[in-house]
Amino acid sequence: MSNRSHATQERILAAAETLILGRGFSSTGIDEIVDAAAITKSGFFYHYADKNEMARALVKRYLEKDNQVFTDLFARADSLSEDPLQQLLIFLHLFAETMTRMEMTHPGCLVVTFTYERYQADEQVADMVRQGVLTWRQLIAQRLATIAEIYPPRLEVDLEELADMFTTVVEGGILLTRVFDHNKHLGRQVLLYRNFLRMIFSPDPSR
Amino acid sequence: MSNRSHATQERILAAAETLILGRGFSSTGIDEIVDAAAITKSGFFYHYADKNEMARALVKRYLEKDNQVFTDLFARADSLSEDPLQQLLIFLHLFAETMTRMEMTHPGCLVVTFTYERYQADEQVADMVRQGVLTWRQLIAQRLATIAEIYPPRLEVDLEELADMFTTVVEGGILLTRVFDHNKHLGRQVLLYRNFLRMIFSPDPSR
DNA sequence: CGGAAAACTGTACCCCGGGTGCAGTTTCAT
DNA sequence: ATGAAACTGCACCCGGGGTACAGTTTTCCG
Repeated sequence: MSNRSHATQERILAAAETLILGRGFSSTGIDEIVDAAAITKSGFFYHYADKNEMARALVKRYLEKDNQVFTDLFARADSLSEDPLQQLLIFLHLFAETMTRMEMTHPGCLVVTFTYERYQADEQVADMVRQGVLTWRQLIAQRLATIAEIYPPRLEVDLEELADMFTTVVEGGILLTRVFDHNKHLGRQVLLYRNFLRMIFSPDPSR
Repeated sequence: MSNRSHATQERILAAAETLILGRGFSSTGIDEIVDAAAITKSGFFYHYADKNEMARALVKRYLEKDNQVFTDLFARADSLSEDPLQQLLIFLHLFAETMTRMEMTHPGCLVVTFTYERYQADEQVADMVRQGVLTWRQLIAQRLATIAEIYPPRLEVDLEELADMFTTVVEGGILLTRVFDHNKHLGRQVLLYRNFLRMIFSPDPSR
């Protein structure tokens, strides 16, 4: 386990992530990245064959981090209630909180960036992004299916579409946050989505 | 009204739009654009001082076209019913149809592209995009306000957030369409949003 | 401690895309 | 027909991605 090497790669990826989230992938130069990471251009190409290979490592790292966040929040939510519907509602609450906080310190989303900028350029990155989105979607879809068995939906609604809407709301919310200066959008949109779920599944619409 | 010039500019913008929607702004070369538009590089710089000036013209054109589509659909919806709620529901139906069709022939959305790629690079483009999004949002927000006066919402829901969600669903839906190959997402998400509106406002949830 | 491998640095260079400069040519309107 | 507007052609500069490779430092291990 070469530790010096790992630390350097981590510095490169961390620097690249910040810059790319801010300026986009194509607009971010390797020179900027190596400056921010305090290494040399040669050092960069010692670790990665080209910019795209770094992009792949970056997206991989990002999705792993993101997955960890998801898993942790679900675990916390599950520990707070036995009821599947409540668990999902709590999760969405925690998720809205977390995303709002993250948007303040670390605005943007690599998935959205690469989706929109790199889709055709590097098929490997595209595949990883696709897989990442599918994973998020599936986590919600499974929960929705479990819930629907216990609480029959009050509206003929396609659960698959409802799961898709989670992704839609998150990615769209990030876009809105970016277009306007305030960071409240993402969290609020998630909570609005949560209200819809409550309205659809809850047997008692008053609470 | 120099007509030859106008036709050339239109050819440039049309070519640029297709290429940029496909590959992103930074990744699209001026050389590609002038090839696709069948002019020379000199010709390009005769019309536009630089790539950013063309981007501004492009976004302007795009927003005008988009606005026209919105206006037309609202007019058609308004002609089919007297009731504000019905008008909005019909509009969303037409909108979902139109967007699905447009995603097939002309996939992507310049607003999303520029939002994610150019936000900091050219402040003018950023402003135009922001204004464009605000316009869409406001059209829906006005309708929602009118509807809420007649049909008190069945859920304490913030109408502003509900208007934001329209943008969220549209932009997020375009992202989903892009991540996965099929083009049904955008239209379906809009229809799902429409169902939520019907559930919130309609006095009779059965129909 | 010594030495070889791994992890870098430095420098010089190539290519390509954005962009400039400007002289020459076509097209159009009066 | 003529002058302005709408282009073309060509030669060139600069900055960023990327290569090549020799030299230097750090680490690890016997």
